[in-house]
Amino acid sequence: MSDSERIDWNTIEQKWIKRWHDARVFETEPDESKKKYFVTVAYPYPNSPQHIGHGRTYTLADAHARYMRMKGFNVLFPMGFHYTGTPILGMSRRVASGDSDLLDTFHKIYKLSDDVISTFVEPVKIASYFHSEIKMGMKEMGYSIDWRREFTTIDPVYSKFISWQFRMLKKKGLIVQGSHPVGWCPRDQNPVSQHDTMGDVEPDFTEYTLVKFHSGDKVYPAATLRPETLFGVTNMWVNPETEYVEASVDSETWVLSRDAARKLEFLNHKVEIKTSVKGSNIVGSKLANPLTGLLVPVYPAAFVKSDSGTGLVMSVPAHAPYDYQALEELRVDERAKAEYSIRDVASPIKIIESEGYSGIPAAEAIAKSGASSQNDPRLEEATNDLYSHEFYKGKMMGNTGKYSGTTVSSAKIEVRQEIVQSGQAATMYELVNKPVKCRCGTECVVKLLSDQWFLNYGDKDWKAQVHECANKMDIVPQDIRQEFDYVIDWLRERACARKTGLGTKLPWDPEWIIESLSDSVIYMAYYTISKYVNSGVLSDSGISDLFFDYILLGIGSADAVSKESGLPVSAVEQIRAEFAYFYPVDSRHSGRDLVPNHLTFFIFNHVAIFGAANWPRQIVVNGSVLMEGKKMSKSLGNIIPLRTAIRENGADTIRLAMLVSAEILQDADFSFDTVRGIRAKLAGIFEMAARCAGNGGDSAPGSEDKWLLSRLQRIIEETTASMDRLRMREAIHYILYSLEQDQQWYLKRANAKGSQGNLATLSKCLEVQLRLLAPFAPFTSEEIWERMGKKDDVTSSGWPAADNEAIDLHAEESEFLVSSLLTDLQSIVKVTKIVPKKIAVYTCAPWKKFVYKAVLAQVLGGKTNFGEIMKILLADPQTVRAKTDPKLVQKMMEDILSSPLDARNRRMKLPEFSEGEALMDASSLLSAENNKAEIVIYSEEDPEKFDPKQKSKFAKPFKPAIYME
RNA sequence: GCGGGAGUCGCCCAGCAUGGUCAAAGGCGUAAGACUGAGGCUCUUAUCCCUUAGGGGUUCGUGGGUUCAAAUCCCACCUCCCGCACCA
Repeated sequence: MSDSERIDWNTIEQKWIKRWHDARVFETEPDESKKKYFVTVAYPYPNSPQHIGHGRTYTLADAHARYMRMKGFNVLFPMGFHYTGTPILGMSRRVASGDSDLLDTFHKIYKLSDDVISTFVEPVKIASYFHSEIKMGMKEMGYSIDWRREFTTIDPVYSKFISWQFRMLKKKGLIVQGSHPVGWCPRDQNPVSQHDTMGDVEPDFTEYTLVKFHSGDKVYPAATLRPETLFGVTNMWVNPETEYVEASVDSETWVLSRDAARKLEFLNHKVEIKTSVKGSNIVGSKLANPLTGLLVPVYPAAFVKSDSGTGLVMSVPAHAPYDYQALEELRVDERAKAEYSIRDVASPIKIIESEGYSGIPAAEAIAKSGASSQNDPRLEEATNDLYSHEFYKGKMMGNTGKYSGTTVSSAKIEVRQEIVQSGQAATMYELVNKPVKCRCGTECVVKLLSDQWFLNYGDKDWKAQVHECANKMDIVPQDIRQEFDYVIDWLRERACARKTGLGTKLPWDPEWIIESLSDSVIYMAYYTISKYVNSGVLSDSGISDLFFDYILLGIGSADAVSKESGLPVSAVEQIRAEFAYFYPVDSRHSGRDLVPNHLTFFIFNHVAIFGAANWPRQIVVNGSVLMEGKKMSKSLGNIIPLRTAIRENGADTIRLAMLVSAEILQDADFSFDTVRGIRAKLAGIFEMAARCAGNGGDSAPGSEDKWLLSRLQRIIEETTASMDRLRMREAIHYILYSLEQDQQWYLKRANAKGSQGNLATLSKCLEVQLRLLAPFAPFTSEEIWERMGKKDDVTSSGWPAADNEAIDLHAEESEFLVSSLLTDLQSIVKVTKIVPKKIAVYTCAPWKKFVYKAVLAQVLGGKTNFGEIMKILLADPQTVRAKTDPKLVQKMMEDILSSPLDARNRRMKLPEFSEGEALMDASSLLSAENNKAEIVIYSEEDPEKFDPKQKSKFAKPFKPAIYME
C-alpha cells in the first residue's frame, strides 16, 4: 500500500467542509473597507447528477474565487439552480409513460431507487432531487460558495424579478412579435426538440418556396428549394398511384396530395378538402408556370412521394439530376407513354451556366456520380453537389429575362421575393430528416407558431452598445473574443417565450412562458436579493416593479418601496446597498458551448437593462472534458458521476487533475493516470510536511539554501503572473512540478555535503507551496497547514508575495554553473565511456571575463556584428588581448546568443562572480554524481595546475574547461 | 458557404502574444537500475540520428519569405475539428 492510499482523504474533506460551514467562511457580506470581487458561473440545469465534465467550469471558477480571496478581495461566489425549461418536463412525461430507456438510465447509471423515481412524474421533484444531488457534490468538491444566496428559477420572487426584466425590455422596444416555424407534435400539441423525440433527433426543417402552377383557377402548388430554376421547368411530376385532393386553401382552390393538405393546416392555412383525385387523373394535363406563363405537361413519376412537399414536383431536368434521370427513363418507356398518351417527351432547358459544366449540368453530374437509375442513391449526391456548385458559382443565362447575368445565389432570393410578393408563391416548411417521431409515437410536423414573441437582438443601437461593452470587457482567453464579435453581429430575433415548460409567465400575455435562455441572463443581480428571501426578510407578496426599479437601478425611493411592500425602509436600503456594493459582475465563467447563446445574451441583456457602470467586466470561457481521450457519452458508458469520483480519488485530486491537463480553452483530457500522478504528488507534500515537523536531519544552511529561497521567489512571481491571466494549468505546474524539481536539486546538493537539508528552508518552501496550492487543493492545504501548527487557516494567510530581499543572483548563477558543468561532464562520459577517477576543472583567466562582459554588453545592446565588436574590444586596453584569440570571441558570442535571456541579464548585473568558489562549494556533488571521482579545481593561470592534456586553455567564462581520467 | 480553432520529437499535450539553453517542459508509453518475498506500487536514469572530450546533423502539417537568429513573424497551400439558432 502506498502512502497516497494510506491518507484518508474523505475524512479530511468532511472535516473541512464542516469547519467552513460552521465558521461561515464563504458567507460574504458587503464591506466598504475591502474591494469586492463578484465571481459567477452558469448555474446548473438539474436534470441529472453532475459528472466529471460538469466539474471543470465550477472548479475553475472556485479556484478563481479562492485566489481572489487570498489576494485580499471580498469575494462573493454564489450559486443558483435553473429549473426553467422543457427537458425536465419531457423527462417527467417519459417517467409517467414508463420509458424504458430513461428508467434504465435512472437505475443503472444514476443508481436511483424506484421510490425516488416514482416521484418523478412531478417535474419539480426531478429538479429538486438533482438539485440537492448537485449541491452535495459541489460541497464535496470544496466549492467556496455562499449558500445563503441559493435560489431556483421558479421561486416566486425570482418570477417577479423576471417579469420586471421583461417589462423593462418591452418598454425599451426590444421585444417584438412575429411568427416562426417549429417542430411540432400534433398529438401533444407541443413543440418538440431533441429531448422529446424518439432516438433524440433534433427536428430539422428547411424553407421551401411553394410555386403556384395553375390550370384555370385551380392552383397546383409545387414545393422547391430552387425558385430560380423556374425558368427551366419543362414539365411537372405526379405520382399516378397517389391520392390527391382538391381543397379550398385560404380563398383558392388547390390540388395537392392529401398528406400535403394536412401539413398546410399546421402552417396556418385554412384548408377544407373537397374531393379526392387520383394522381393518374392529373397526369396529362397542362399547367401554367406562374413566372413565365408557359404551359408544361404533367408526367407520371414513381419517385414522387405524397408526403414530400406537395406531391407535385416541378421538373427542371437541366439542373436537377432526379428530373433528368426520370425524364430520360420516360423517354424510352413506351408503355407509360402510351398509357398517358405522351407523344414527345420534353427536352431540358438550360438556364444556369457555371464553370466546369458545358452541356446539360444535370446529365454531367449524373455521369460523374455514376448513377444509373432513379433509385440510385448516388443521385442524391449528384443533386447536392450540383446544387451547391451552382449556388456558389453559377450565373443565370440569357433566357432568364431580367435575371440574366446575376448570380444564382442572388437570383434565388430575388425570384422568390418576386413571386411571393405577387401571390404566385407561398412558403412551406418541411422536415428534412423525417420521419421524426415524438416520444409519444406520433409523427412530427412543422408548425408555424404565430404571434411568437422575440427578443430583438437584431436591433442596431442595441448591437452597437453590446459591442462597446464587449470591447471594454476582459475576455479570457483573448482567442475567443472574435467569436463573440461575430455572434453579436449575427444574432437577430430570438424567440423568448414558449407554450410549455417550467418558468415565468410572460407578464402581458400569460399564455406564454418565458423561455429559459431568456430568464437566465441577468440573474447574477438576483444573488444580492435572494439572500433576503432566504432569511425571511423578503417575500413575493407586496413587491412589484417598484422594488426592482429601486434595488437594481436606483430609480424611485426606499420610502415608496417600503410603503408598497411593507418592508422597513432600512431593509430596503440595505438590499439596495448590497446590490450597489457587489454589482457589476467581475467575472463570469462558463463552458465554450455557451458562447453563441447564453454568454452573448448575458452581455446583451446587461447592456439593455443596466447602466454602463454595471456592465459585466470579464468573461472566462473553458473547453470541455474528455474521458481518457474520448468524448463522454452514455453509449460509451464513460460518464463518471462527480460524487463517485470524489469518493474514490479525493476532491483535491479531482480538482487538480481537471485543471492540469489542458489550458483553459482546450479540451481537457481526464485520465486516471493523471489522477494517480496527482494523488502521489499530494501525498508527497504530506510527507514533506511530516519531515519538516520531525526533528531529525536538520543542518546548517548553505549556499544551496540561498538558492532555493531565491528560486522560491521566482516561483511565486511566475505563479502569480499565471494566475492573473487565469492560466491555471501553468500555475499548477509551477506549484507542483517546478517547485518540486528545485527541492530535489536542493536535497541533492545538501545530501552530497552530508546533510539532510535545512528544516527552516524546507518549511519555508512548504508554507509557500501550501499557500499557492490553496485555491486548487483547499483540503490538502488546510489540513497540512493545520498540522504545521498554524493558527489561522491558509486562506487567511493570503497569497504570498515575492520577497525581493531573498532573490540572490549570485546563488542562482552558482547553481546554474554547477548544473551546466554536470551536464558537460555527463556528455563527456557518455561519449568517451571514461569511468572518471579524477576530474580537473579549470576556470578561465581574468582577461577572458573582461572580454566576455564587453561582448555581452554589446549583444544586450543589440549589436551582433562580429567585426564591430572586435573593433571595440581592441580599442580598450582591458580587452585588447582578444586579438590573440579572435576565435574565442566568436565562440563567446555564440555562447551568449544561445544562453537564456535571464542568464544574460543576470551575468550583466553580477559584479563579481567567482566560479572557483561556486565549484568548490559543489565539489562534493560533482564527485557524488561522477563515480566519487576526485575533484580538483584550478584557475587556467595557476602555474601549479594539474593539466596533462593542455585542456585548461579552453576555459571560458561560465564554461570551465574539463579534464578527466 | 460563413465564422472560429487546430496540425509539435511513439501517443497526449505545453511553447507561438513579447523570435535567442528550443532537440523543444510535463504526462503516458518504452528500456535499464533501485526498492520489494514478488510486483501491476514507488523512486532514479535514459528515450530524434551520428560521435572515444563537453561536438555535429536533421526536426515542430507543406512550400516560400523576413532575420545574425524562426516551432514562434509574414505569404501561399494541404488536412482535421467545432458553431451556424430558438435548445439546455
